[in-house]
Amino acid sequence: MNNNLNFVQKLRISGLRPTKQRIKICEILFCGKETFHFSINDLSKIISQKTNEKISLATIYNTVHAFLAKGYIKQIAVNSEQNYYDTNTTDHHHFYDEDKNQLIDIHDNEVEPVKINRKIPGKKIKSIEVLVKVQNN
Amino acid sequence: MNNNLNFVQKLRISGLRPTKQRIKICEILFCGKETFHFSINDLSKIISQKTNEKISLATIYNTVHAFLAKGYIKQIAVNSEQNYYDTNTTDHHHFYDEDKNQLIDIHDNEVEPVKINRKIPGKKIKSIEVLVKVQNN
DNA sequence: TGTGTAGATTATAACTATTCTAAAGTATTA
DNA sequence: TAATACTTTAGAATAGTTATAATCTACACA
Repeated sequence: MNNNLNFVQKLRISGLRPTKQRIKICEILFCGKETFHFSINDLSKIISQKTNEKISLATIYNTVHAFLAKGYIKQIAVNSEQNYYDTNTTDHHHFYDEDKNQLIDIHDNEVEPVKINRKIPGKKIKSIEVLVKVQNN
Repeated sequence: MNNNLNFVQKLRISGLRPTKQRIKICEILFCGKETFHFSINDLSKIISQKTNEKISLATIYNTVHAFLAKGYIKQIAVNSEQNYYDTNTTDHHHFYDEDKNQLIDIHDNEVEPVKINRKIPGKKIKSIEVLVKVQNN
């Protein structure tokens, strides 16, 4: 309830009009206690489960792209057919379970910071992503 | 010249019939001194530049998948629209230049080995991939 | 409180990368 | 050389994503 107001403000502050659809997607992505990973397909399914009114696929894509551009969510490189997104925007890395097609967070205390002893002239580092692929024993 | 014989053997040993198309793709991928990164699209262009006879797209896909399965090449997760492949199959990491859409190898002496202090029950680590995204200053 | 307008949503068409299909071709084995 | 299993190929099919153009809505301003 209170959250809705927060989302309205949050959206407005970042220059996005607080539409019904965007607020609903905010609720789904940011109301839970835990952060999580999702594909467009996942999000689409969750929306149709939790909502009576439908949100069109185009709007889901638009909204996810807008939220990505505004830094509400992060994209994760897994190189499968589907793109994955993460509601946890802090720096962290991932396990990728190739059998379950599932991402698992690696917490800061579970990995040493990655140090790169090289610079590319004229370039700055935007992100360092570690993906640990695991499979059944 | 001599290389062709090697490729015939190499293919045969791994259970792939040494067809004209596969040998040609071997030459393109493995004859140069340096390893390199490519997308299907890149490879397709190189083939049409260096070859008189055309190789169909389906065969290029089939061959790349076969070579991937046999471990001749590696896949790189970059999460762009296109998949990238690497003729360097040793463990190593990458810079990804977001302005040029280009991968650059990170050599072993340029990065500390990544240590993961956590195990996933019933799972073994298949690979650890580090992708350092860089952009213009 | 209306009204104009820029921004948003929508259904659907279009696009692109990839996979499938089934027919024709080729390497291999006996 | 003949039989057969594997390959290649063009083109159709598929799936994820983006573009389009019409309709709708939030919001600034009168």
